Amino acid sequence: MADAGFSGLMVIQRSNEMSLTRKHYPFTEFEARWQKHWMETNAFRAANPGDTDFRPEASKYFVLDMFPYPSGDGLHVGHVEGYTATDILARYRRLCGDNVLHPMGWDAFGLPAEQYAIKTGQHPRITTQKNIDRFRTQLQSLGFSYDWSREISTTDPGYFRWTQWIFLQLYNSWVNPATNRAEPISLYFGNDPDSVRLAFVSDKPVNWCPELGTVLANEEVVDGKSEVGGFPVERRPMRQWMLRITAYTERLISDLDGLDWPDSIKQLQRNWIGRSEGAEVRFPIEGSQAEVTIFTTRPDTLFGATYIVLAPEHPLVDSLTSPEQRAAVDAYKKACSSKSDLERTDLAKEKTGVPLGSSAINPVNGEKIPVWIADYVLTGYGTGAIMAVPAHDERDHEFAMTFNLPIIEVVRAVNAVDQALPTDQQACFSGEGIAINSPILDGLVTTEAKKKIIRWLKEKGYGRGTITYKLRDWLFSRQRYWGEPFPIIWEDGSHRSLSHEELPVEPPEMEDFKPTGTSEPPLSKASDWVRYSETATRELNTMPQWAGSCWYYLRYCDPGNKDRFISREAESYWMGDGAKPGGVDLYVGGTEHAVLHLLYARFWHKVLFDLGHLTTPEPFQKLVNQGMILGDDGQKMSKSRGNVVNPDEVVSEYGADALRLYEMFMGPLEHGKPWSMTGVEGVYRFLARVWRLAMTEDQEGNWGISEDLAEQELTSTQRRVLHATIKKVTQDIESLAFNTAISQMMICTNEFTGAKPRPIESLRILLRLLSPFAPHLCEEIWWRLGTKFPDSGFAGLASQSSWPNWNEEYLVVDEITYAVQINGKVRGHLTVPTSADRESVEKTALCDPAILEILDGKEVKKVIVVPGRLVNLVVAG
RNA sequence: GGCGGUGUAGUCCAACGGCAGAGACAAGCGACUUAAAAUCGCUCCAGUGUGGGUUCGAGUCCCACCACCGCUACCA
Repeated sequence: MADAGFSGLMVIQRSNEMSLTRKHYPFTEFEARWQKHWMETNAFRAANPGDTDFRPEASKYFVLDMFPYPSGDGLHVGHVEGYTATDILARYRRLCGDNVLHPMGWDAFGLPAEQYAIKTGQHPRITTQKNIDRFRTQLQSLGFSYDWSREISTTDPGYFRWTQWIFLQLYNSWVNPATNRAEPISLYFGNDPDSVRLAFVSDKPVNWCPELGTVLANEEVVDGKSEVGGFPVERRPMRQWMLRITAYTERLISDLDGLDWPDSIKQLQRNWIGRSEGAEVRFPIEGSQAEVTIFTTRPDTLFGATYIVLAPEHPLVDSLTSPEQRAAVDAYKKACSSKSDLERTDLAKEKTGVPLGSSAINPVNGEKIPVWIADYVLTGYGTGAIMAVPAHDERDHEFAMTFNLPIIEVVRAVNAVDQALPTDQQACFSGEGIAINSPILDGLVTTEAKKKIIRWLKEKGYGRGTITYKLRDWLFSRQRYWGEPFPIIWEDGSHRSLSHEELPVEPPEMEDFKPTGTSEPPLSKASDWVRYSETATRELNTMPQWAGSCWYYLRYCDPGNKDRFISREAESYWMGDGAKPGGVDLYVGGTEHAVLHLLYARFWHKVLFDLGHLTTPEPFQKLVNQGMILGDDGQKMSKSRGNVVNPDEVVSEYGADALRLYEMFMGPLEHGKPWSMTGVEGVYRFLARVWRLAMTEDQEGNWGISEDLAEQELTSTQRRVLHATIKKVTQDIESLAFNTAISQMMICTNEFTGAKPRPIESLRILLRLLSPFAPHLCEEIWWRLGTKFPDSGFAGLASQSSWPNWNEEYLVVDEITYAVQINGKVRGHLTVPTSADRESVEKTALCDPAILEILDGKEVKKVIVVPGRLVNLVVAG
């Protein structure tokens, strides 16, 4: 108790001290006021085609943030980073005269809300609304220039009605292999439309998470545990909705080329899709009609195959198991199925496996080779079966060594380094080379050998060239309450879609939305809702959280439309006319969505594009990933480490402008950067210096316009610095190099800090340059100057003024100092008129007495003049 | 293991292949002040992770290695 009382006292003393510390500038007096003003005057409203204030001559600029999941923790400094970057761009482009679409919304369906609801008994709608309100308040307290009239939430029936509508577009279409485009299912003339729909039902084994009471997509399972919560996941067969994203693999890869995305993200997507070319080869089974089809990327090594391996779950396992091996095989299968994915993929462990007791015939040479099962072969990839070539595959080699299986070398390395490797059975060479010990391939290089053997296999009917992908179809249903219901009903064991007039399908009001403890979704408990008609029932699954975020950027363009998901006019205006493949001009968000969200959204976009609803084949033209903001210990921010910075606290202590500016000043947007409170104070002091360029404080602590300000001609130095600042800030904003733009504005401020009298022109320019970064401060000074100096160019709002232009002529200086190098080392300096050309600079350098002295008569063999920079004299010895 | 990124003053970070320093933090000194805070001014500090190579010239380009971060992981 004594301790508690003592620390309480300390807190009081500390807060007294803090309240005594005068604010460096009175941000508390105006930040909220301007936020209110912008809001009330709709200052950042974007006009759509057809609106009375629409300016057809203005270019459009669509700058988008990855909308947040409104969690109970509130806004994170990481959100602030990306959102500030886009806000700077939005404000900048607005000042440049563009029609800027800069919207915000909520990705509000999803597991955490539902789990919180289950724990507290509160309906997820209530907590979600509360969280949204908190997020909105926080975002508004940072002065982001969103057009709030376009705010959307994925949980709003007016929104998810169209999410369901898009699902029906998928359900009612297929990809015609002839055109490689999605087409209405009515154009499909086969006899089983359900087998080709882009949304279809599957009974394959899925990732079931008992703790969460739902299935998860492969992508949502990390190390055998759920990505959300980290609970164990097991595989069990269940009837599920799938989306046929695999129909788009080739386009999802090739269309990356036209996008302005970081190469690393493109590469991540390519890797995720995992295209690999190879061949399927059929191995007949000895003494049986059965055959095993394997997939390999190295058909050229077929002569080196010494055994076959099936995944333990392969459907042929039972029929190929001999009676003698039955017990061992069953035991092995059981052991595998009880292992978590994490255990199965643990590379450190020894390879395991069991022979089935039957043999396959290698089609190229008639050799009998044993068939095994082993869990290093995965059931979901390729054909779930491989031919093992231990001489040329690390995994097969390890397995062969463990079980003492034969190893046959069929590729010889051609390069000296690889050839130097020992060629005995201890080594494994998995590179390309020259085929050996392979009658019909001997002497061919790997690429040729592959082509030839594929041709051979095809001719003989033993196989064919094929391409496989790691990407699987997208498991699209969840056993949840808090998600979009499917617009699907079931009757007599078959499914059909609801009509568009029946949308939205709203989730039923339920008291109890807890998981049922079985694989039955919670919606099964809403018996009235479930019964659609006498004979039909509703689909009980809901959509995953990704659904709403797959198309939200489209809805922003036309958020209130009741007739279409987006009007054709709004779509073609905001999403571009097809000159570039992507519609959104700039999309900023974290790398964590590099594959899932971005791949899913691209997929939906392409389907809608194929069906004629959109004008561009890609959603996001330019993508930037902001880096992670770390704690001041350089570690990832986390509650357990106690290094989490709460943006609200920074705002109340230093103001929104300081927080925004600091996060931009920390370093390059894409980099991870550690937090530093003293760094925040640094930019805070900078903002105070800008404030004092215009304002002075009297004895009583009241701020008034500085007496030093005057309509005063700029000195040539001042003019040069000012215009250099316009240039640098403009260019740096365009390239998202905000840290260096701020640095230049600091230089500019320092230049004018000591100036008496201080030309008002400095503020007319600087305030506009700084306003995208620190909008409140600039708006306030702008307004005060406009009041004090009417007709001096401070009319209206700073955020609705115009972006200044620089004049190159003002940037030139009269004289330039060149460095004079001798053999690359700086030995002197030389000042010449700016107008001096290359020859005269060279001549001046060679005549300079100091230089001549250092040269000491040595012969100058070569002179390099870098204009405006240096002269390098190359001398012998 | 694979892919990607980053290594520059005590710290965070700048630098079209061209004199390593834009800015900030921290430190120190000075001015203002009775004093302090705040403010203003000045100063100090690294040869760029290591080793090679290309070049008149390399922090920057190439190769190898090391460290840290992120992603991914038996994908045949």
